[in-house]
Amino acid sequence: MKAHALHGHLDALLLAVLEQGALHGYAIIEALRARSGGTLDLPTGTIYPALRRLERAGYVASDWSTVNGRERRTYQLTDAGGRALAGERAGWREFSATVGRFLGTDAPPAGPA
Amino acid sequence: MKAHALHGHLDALLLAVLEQGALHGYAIIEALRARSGGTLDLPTGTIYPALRRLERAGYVASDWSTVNGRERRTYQLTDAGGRALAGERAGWREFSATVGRFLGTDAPPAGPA
DNA sequence: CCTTCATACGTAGCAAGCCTACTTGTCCGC
DNA sequence: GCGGACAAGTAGGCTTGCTACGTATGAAGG
Repeated sequence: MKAHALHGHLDALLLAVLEQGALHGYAIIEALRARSGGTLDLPTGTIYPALRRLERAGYVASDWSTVNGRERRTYQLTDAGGRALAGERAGWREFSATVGRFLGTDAPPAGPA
Repeated sequence: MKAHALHGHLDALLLAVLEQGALHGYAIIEALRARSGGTLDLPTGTIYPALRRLERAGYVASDWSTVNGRERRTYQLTDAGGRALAGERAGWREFSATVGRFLGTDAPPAGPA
């Protein structure tokens, strides 16, 4: 997938992943890769700064912990983050509907459960 | 709509508009606005450079003409542009399916005729 | 013991892309 | 004459994601 396509949607993706439960950065990367079927394989240099950005914005909160001698920074969605995610979702729907109107075939037949 | 969201998809949009017939820049802006229901109201500073970019890439070709004393640069899709559009469409489908999997509600019920 | 790999975090600098603001010029109505 | 719609364009800035690099631990293999 063209990498640049993500522009402006990464934050929404991260919030959506964290919506299902708190995760640390490395696990977020793996979750994105797994849930996208390998399509989204994002480098740490993309994820970590994005998470700091989200934290500065107050959309996620982080806690440090040590697991097996390894430092982990676990992020969880805040209330503001939940609201932001709702907005991002609405924005995505409008965006995808709009672009889909031009590019056609917006709706793939397979509606995943 | 958040403008930044367009990042990386503007080219596809422009090619899609031109697929239906040659238009000049100003008319392209109006076509985008009309077909998107007002959602896509892009400034000239966005459209004109993008069209030059597409022309440099060989995806569109332009012809000057004068209508009512006003200079018009009319753009039309080239063969390469048509192929590029097909690729963009496929890319868009993958992208929207992927992001939609995270943001949910990828497929709006209304399939326009 | 030492190397390598997976886990885990992070920064610095770069490139791309779109927007804001501004400029030029014609035609039409007042 | 002046303002507004039409029509094209450039310059500079800002955001964003990527590449490349750096640091550290634990487990496995030679």
